[in-house]
Amino acid sequence: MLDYPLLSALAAVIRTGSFERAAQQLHVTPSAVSQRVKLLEERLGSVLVVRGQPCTGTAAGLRLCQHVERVALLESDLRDTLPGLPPADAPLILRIAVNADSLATWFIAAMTGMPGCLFDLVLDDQDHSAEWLRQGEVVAAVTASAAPVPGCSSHPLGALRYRATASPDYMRRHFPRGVDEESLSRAPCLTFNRKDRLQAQWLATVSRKAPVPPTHWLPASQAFVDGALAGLGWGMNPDLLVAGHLAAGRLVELVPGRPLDVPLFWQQSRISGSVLADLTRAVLRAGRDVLHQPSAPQGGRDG
Amino acid sequence: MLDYPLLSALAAVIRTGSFERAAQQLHVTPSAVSQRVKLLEERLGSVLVVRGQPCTGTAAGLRLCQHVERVALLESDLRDTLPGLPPADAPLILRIAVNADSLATWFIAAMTGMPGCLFDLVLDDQDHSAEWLRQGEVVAAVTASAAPVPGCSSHPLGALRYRATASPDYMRRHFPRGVDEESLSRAPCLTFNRKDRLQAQWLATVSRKAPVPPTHWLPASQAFVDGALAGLGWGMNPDLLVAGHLAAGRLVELVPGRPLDVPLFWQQSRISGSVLADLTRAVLRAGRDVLHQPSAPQGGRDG
DNA sequence: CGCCCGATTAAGCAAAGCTGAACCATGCTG
DNA sequence: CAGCATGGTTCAGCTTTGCTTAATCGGGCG
Repeated sequence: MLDYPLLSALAAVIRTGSFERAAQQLHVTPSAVSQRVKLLEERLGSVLVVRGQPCTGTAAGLRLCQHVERVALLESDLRDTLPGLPPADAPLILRIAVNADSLATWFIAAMTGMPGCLFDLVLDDQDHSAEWLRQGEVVAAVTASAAPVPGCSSHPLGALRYRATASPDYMRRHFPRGVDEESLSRAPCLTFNRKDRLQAQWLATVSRKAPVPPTHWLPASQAFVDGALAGLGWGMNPDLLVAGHLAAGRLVELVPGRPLDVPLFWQQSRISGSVLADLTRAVLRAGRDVLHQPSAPQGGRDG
Repeated sequence: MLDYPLLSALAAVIRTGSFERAAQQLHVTPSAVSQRVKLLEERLGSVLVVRGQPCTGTAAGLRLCQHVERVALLESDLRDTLPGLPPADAPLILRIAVNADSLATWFIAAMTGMPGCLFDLVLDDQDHSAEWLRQGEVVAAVTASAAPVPGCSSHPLGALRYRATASPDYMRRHFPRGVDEESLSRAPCLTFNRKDRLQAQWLATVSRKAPVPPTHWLPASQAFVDGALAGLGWGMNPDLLVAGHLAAGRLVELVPGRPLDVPLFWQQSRISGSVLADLTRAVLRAGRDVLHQPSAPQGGRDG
């Protein structure tokens, strides 16, 4: 059995980024933390923490940190089935990959269903999410692609509804005679990142020639909405983010009543049982409340 | 983080069944073990070990022991990816449910593919195997039924070939005029346990009236063969166990060339990664070498 | 150039936790 | 039924771990 007091110190340092904060998290002096980490490094014969602002883990250090978190997950399971255990010294941290639009719209609601847990969210840029799950770097992920990760269970969440939106002013400037293929190929649009195919997908549903308009790159959900509001271009925005603007007339749909539904999936690693089960339940519940259940074409914006 | 030195002591006691053996496994005196367990019990406010010959765990004690083993599994994974770690103080124990006939024929070979591991085999009497897997009491199981356990991955292993066998003497006594429905319904057969449907299954393939012969109950694989050799009755025996006897004429088939193939499945819980992956690889390899790959009707002898 | 923040080292001390020996319960044997 | 062996527990004493406090180092910034 490994020396867990030592490992906890290491994990706390990497987690908090400093020996001092780690010390106060563990209720000891920074000196003690330093000694623990040093001892661990000496025993293993390799550096585990790169000292700096903030302190960060080496490859070996990160791997050990990951192990500590896995054990913590098992412990939290144990606590659920066995009352009377001493309370966890550090709150449970769930590292989860989320796509940006989910985070911007409904995922916060799901997080409120897990009181007592801390979340370490990772925006799954350029499809690293599957890799992260595979490597065990995250414990679960919500992705717009159904890419199945071995060793994980996948639950459909429902679809996030997107609307092609722009400001009324923008519409007047670029579509004075209505939306047609000609104007669509000239009017600038917004694109989240290189992986974002949403605009192209929507264009394919309204035009058979699939025009390729000039585009801005705006890799943030709210910035995407703001860009549309400012008249920079049109873009596919989550209904949930723009419904108010649409109702108030600050934004309009390029083609009214032509949304695009992107199915989302919850992928959950199977290291541990009941905590993740609770989490999955909370996420599915939150998703059910907000996402559209009928199925739709797949493949979405992952960054 | 829980107190793992204390937990190790508890696990060692339950594992070895005695404070003394636990002590020598942990390289301390029995006194120390006693104190550790006592401290743990005081802290949790409940008895964890029922003292006796052998010492055994209470419900809470077993649950804690299970947790320790899970952590050990995670640690063994860690060791695989991170060289330089101190060697495990206790060898890794894999608790696995196996059906009796697999254990009697091919499973030992699979175990040799995992040097450095210890096995704690559980004969999955009366279909408890699924429940054990579900509860996490075993980490994997080989079963004759394809019953899918949630949270586990199931791999087909191939089929165990059974032959309806009896001694030549027995044949002369009970089937003097050959095997027919009349004689089949009178000749005593062997049955492994109440769950064993193999004899009935085979009878259904050779007779449309499915006779119900009188039966002995013999809940052990080798005893089953011995019973047939002794002329107690006929029974479905694994080809692998009786091939020699058949070749030497000590046993004969009731109906030559009419075997029964029972497909086997390897079910593996997904607590942990690489150790179980190795195990699965070893088991599948051993199975492939010995079991019949073409598919066959399912449902076998589980006890 | 010197100050400040944060990590490290050194010294001393408290206590956790071990050993060894005595003690007790249980079950087996003469 | 006494006597004894086995195995768990208790107690006293000591070792050692690992903490704190305080001094030291080193790098970034005014």
